[in-house]
Amino acid sequence: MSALNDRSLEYVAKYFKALAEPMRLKVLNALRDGEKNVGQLTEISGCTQANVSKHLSLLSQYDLVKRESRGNCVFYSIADPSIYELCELVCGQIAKRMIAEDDIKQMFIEAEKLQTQHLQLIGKELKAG
Amino acid sequence: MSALNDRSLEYVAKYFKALAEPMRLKVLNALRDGEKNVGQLTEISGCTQANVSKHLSLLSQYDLVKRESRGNCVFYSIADPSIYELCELVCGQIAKRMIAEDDIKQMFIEAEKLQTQHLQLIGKELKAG
DNA sequence: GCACTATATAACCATATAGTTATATAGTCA
DNA sequence: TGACTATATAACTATATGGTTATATAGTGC
Repeated sequence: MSALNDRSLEYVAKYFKALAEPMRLKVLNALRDGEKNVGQLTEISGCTQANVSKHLSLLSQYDLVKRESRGNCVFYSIADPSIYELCELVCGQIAKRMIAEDDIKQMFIEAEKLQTQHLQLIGKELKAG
Repeated sequence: MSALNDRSLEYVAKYFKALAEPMRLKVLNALRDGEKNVGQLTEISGCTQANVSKHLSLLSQYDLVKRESRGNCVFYSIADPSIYELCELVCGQIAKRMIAEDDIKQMFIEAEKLQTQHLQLIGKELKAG
């Protein structure tokens, strides 16, 4: 990456940007188990057909998906499975972070427990006089 | 990735988004050979110090960089070298595409040459009769 | 040709954000 | 303390884009 000029950086950034959208990731994820047409993807994604088409158009522009029209349907499929490597690398990060978050959450829960015990103790002491 | 719910997809998307910015990639690239302070990164990036700080803040938020203040300088470094794997995967894609683009460009150049030859031929023919 | 279905696109709105300038904050040194 | 340097943040602008609805385009079957 050291030799990347500004134009290349822009290109790399745009590539990441194509993947930086929940809905597009959802679509790509839906294509994991083979090609799907726009109608199917619309149903899976839960948004409008127009929106799915727009996202597919963008993904197509970056050669992330292949487009093939058969009959009056258009089928999309993953153009380059290496994007899943990307996603898995990122997911690895996410997983690590979620574990960390869980640890922190656990700490809070423990802290709350202790505090509750402490408050109960104070309550008893107050009752006792 | 198949088990990713919407919240996770959002998280992954945001992670990609953090990398989807030429200036941030430039900064990360500058940190390849070790930590740098904000002033140095400002100089390298060629934009304002405020802008660099904002980008660093975002990168920091996603744990992409480590922050360490020493004296009245703040040094940033790469928190997780696995981001370079990401970049290399993407760069691999880019490289492929650039080669493809060059091929296409070459085709156009060849086509133009042929056309020029063709036009010259026509010119000769016209002159001849 | 006509109706019907599937996909793409245009026009628009609302929001997010990269960039700027100006200012605040924090550390150093006298 | 006050001057100076380094970094962060606030306020703002301009632009990009995700989402919508409405419409255009293209294929199928009659």
